[in-house]
Amino acid sequence: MTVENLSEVLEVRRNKLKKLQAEGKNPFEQTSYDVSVHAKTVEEAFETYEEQPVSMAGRIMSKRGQGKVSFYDLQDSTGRIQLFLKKDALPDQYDEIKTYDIGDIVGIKGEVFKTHMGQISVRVKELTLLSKSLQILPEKYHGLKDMDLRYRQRYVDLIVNPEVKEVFLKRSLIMKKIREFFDTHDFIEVETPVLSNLAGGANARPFGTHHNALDIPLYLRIALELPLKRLIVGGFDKVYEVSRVFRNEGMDATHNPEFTLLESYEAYANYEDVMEMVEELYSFLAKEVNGSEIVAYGEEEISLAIPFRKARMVDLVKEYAKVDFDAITDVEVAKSAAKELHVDVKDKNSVGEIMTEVFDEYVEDKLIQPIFVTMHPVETSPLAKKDPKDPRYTERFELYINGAECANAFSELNDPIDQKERFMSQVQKKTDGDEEAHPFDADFINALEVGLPPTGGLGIGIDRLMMLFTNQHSIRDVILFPTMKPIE
RNA sequence: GCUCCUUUAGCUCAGUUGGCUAGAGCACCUGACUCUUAAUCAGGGUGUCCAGGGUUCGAAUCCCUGAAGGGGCACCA
Repeated sequence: MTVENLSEVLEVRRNKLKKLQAEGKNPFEQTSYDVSVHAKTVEEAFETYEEQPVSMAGRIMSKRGQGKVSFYDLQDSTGRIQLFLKKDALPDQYDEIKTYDIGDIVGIKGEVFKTHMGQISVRVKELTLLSKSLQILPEKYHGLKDMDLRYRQRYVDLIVNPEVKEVFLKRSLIMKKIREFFDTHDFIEVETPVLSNLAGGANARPFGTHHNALDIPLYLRIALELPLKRLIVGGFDKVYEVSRVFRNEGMDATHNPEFTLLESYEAYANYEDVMEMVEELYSFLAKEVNGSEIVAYGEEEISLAIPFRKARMVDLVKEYAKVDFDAITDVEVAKSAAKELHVDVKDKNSVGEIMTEVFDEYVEDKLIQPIFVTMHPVETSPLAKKDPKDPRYTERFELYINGAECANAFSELNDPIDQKERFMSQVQKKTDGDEEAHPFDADFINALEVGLPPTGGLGIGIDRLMMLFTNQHSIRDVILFPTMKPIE
């Protein structure tokens, strides 16, 4: 840091620090502090701790002075507790302690008691400044409201907005429960490369980077799918991975450029088996995390009780848009039907893609309660097995809750010849300018030639799942450090 | 990408029709106070009014350009 033009309030704090350091009391020299109990524990079991000695540490969040007696609120990782500071009990320290600021981190020793007003407090006998805060925390009553600042300085957001911390504590619990679910279902958790020569397994533009030693381009993965299926080929029957993927596209309330994806693959299972597992997972999480199968989300009450509704995509389109795509085999007929519905399908040239477009426009946002949408057109499902009864469709489902896609699963395509043809048609799309089409992955074809057992695969956008269970309406509120434009 | 709104003290916000030295609460500084809890009382304003141009005797305010954020639309799973 060079010479800064500091405002007076900041200058005051630096001067306080310099004074302490000049007196040989450098607060940044502290390396540890013995913490015997946390605020929440004392609050919940006051009788146990009453008049017992405690040693605690945390941040000063407010000060109420009254001459030779002061009340400070100490905030630790679990909550707040009031400190009772009396000059008689701290004869040498009291005057200096009064100069400590909101934001400073202190350690205290004393006894738990209740004030005349019935407030649980610690009668402080010894107080140590463990770290001096040189910045001013936001105002105690209104807090930090500026969304930009809250994301950029999440550490401040977490200090002054306790409900934000709750969301991320819950996120951690949900992650644990998800792992518990897959572990108890005999899946093994694996890790596959983030960097690869080909970014496949989904329709999305990848982020590119460069490896210096090999002098080759590398891409950040956009999905976990292809390496995981190679592991099924290799003989692991049940695998899952929960990890970050990266997609180089726009950002909004439900899209962050990096997000957490869960994918699982189970040999000798089809998409209907996966469907049952997904129902079980959501209902398990609801019960474990929220204590009820009814989850409140905004104005809605979502019931995650088993079973969820199931419907073919074609039938939902028929129900909401009054068009029966089952009866349409000609692209031009499909196009004029879409035009009638005011759906733009200029760059689409298959019945399946057009139906999907109509679905997105007319059906998607109406699917509030959980529903498995099944049988997606083969054109939009390049990695899924065709339905043997009607090869226009695939053995696939997407779970919709609250009008948003929450899970995507299918009976994995394991016919290497068919897979090769579908890759070829994706490559054609890419040449035609679709930057999100899948690349040709020759090694993956080789793996299928070696032999992939019948397999049911699943993908769940974990951040959107977190939004549902924590009742948050922006993906940025369930990601600790969402992607931000740099300042300047 | 389009569009509407916002940007003033560390934080939350006022600021009239363009008019004296730019305001309030919290925070902070000085002092008083031995059970307060959005403590109270007395005194103190600590500011690149988002940035850069322009109009004007005079701009936080009006005009232009740009930046950042939020909402809506589009794109996108």
